[in-house]
Amino acid sequence: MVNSLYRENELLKITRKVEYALIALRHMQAKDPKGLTSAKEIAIHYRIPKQLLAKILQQMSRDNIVEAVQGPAGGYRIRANLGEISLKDFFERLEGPLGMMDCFFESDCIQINACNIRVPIQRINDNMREMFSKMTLMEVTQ
Amino acid sequence: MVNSLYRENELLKITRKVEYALIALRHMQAKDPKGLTSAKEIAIHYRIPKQLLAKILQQMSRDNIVEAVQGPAGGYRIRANLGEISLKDFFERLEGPLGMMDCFFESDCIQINACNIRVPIQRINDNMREMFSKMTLMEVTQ
DNA sequence: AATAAATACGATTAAAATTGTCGTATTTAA
DNA sequence: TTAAATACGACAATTTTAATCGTATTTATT
Ligand code: FES
Ligand code: FES
Repeated sequence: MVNSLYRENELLKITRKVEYALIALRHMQAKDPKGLTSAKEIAIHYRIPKQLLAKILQQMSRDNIVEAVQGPAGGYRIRANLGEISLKDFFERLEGPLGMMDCFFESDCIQINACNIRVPIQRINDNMREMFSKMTLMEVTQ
Repeated sequence: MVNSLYRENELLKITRKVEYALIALRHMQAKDPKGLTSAKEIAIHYRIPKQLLAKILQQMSRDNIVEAVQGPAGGYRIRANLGEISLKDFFERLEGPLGMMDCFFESDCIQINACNIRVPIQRINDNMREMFSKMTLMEVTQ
């Protein structure tokens, strides 16, 4: 990590992207799991920038977490079984690999051999991943 | 978080600051737990910007994790019992409160009442904090 | 006493990452 | 045909992180 030009992952990169995604999923689930909800409705209700939220829903649509219906009266509905998606998978789909430092995913660190904390950090990462593997999206959205 | 003007905490904010701190601690511990090590030595060995590393060591000195000795032939040595400092405490001392989203530490979110994911996120945070409470600095540096 | 090598630290700049917006295309119900 | 919704790449603004600068202080050595 010391010499990577940019970093892709911190220990766990939870950003508004994930936050907005969770808010949207929970809203859809609480409201009407089978009916459609527009990005606009959620954006207004939670004061989230609409275009940004739409993009996130679109990404979840590509990931088959939600289903999109176009046209007026269109919107999104939950497609996946949220109890079967671990938070680890969810975070990784939205944000990329979960882990503390670049060097475990990007191997362009020029001092990867000199580094003295690779192994211990690896252990922390394993713990983190294990923890989020045990929790499902359902636990957050229900 | 939606409406905070800036964010202080992500789920876990592990940055180069923490990385450099861990590298330095481990180096000191492996080399000579009682002798002094200069910031320069560590900076050169791991190719870390010297001034930046020095600042981090200075902060750890204020936090009584290391002890600083000034003057030529000065440097730092580990002061605390690393087995008694949890990673949670360590991360929080260096980076501030550990937690997923601002709203639990900063209460200036204007939609804190409308928000539908506060409680579940709180649960995730608790899990995270618990996990890092159980690990000590020693486990990373030895 | 002078020097040099180290820590101490606030201020500033540079770089990177995140967040948000714009413009345009496509779909489809009314 | 129109309007309201999704789709999405490109761009701009903001925020955060990383690094540097400048100066002061301490102290071993000469
Ligand atoms: S700095 Fe690259 S492996 Fe640790
Ligand atoms: S958006 Fe502020 S509490 Fe959730």
